[in-house]
Amino acid sequence: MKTINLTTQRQAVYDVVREAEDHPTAADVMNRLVERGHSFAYGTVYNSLRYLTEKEMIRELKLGEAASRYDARTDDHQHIVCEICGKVGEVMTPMPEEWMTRVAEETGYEVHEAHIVVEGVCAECRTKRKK
Amino acid sequence: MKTINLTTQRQAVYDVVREAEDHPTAADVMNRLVERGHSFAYGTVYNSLRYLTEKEMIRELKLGEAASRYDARTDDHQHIVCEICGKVGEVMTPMPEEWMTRVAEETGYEVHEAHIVVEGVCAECRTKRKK
DNA sequence: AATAGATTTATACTTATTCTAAATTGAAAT
DNA sequence: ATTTCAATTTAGAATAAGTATAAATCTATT
Repeated sequence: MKTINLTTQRQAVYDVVREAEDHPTAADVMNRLVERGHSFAYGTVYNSLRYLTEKEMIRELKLGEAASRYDARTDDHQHIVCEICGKVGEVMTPMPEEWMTRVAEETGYEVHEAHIVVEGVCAECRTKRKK
Repeated sequence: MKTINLTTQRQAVYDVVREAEDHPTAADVMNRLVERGHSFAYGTVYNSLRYLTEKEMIRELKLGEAASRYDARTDDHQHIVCEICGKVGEVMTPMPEEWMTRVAEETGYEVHEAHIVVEGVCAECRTKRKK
């Protein structure tokens, strides 16, 4: 049930996401594949990203922009976006378990996970702003 | 600077959102306007929703679906989505200040706010599932 | 080598939203 | 009351992200 079939295309898409320093969108991934000499169909990139997400080799991030971003870190963490330059950072500080429990009590839902997007201003933009 | 110009259209859009029991999308708002006998241009509904959001009379919610939803509650709160039926509930339990502070320390960002979407299963769907 | 299932490709389509240019409205000045 | 000007609305075109489709290709197994 967890057999993974990594075709050339899927492997190449995975490599791009894994080696990215940022959180690329599907379009970013497409561009980087071209830079590396590949030329896959647009749909194949989307299919591969979906496949890799389903196999939990990467994560799909919805940070409130139009396009999803992808992240090769699959351990539990959240994200922070700079309101000025858009830079996305990782947030490793875990959500207190107690908050989740309280939310379950409050809402009557069985709580599975929380997706958090923090907004703020990154160090660089803060420095620039001071001038 | 905070003069608010509520045209007929904007007022009608505001009324729909304010009187909604759920969190309507732009398309939902459009439909409800028609039910009430209005027939505004599609673009006007989007413009009005944007205007009302800018004036902070409503909030735009990005819950990870394709379409934004709108909420007339502008006080600080979060949302929880049922993975099965999609029902959206309000989460009033506040995120501990301490978590925000820790995130600021960790990331070096100046933290403004956190958008949280909790995923889980609502009471109704849980009951149905048991059978 | 033949077959079948999975995958890729190219392209068409869908959905949500924004843009544009012309028409309309409404308030202020004559 | 009429002119004027900016803001707004309208209808429809345009865009962006992603999905669907059908034919072609690849890959593993007989």
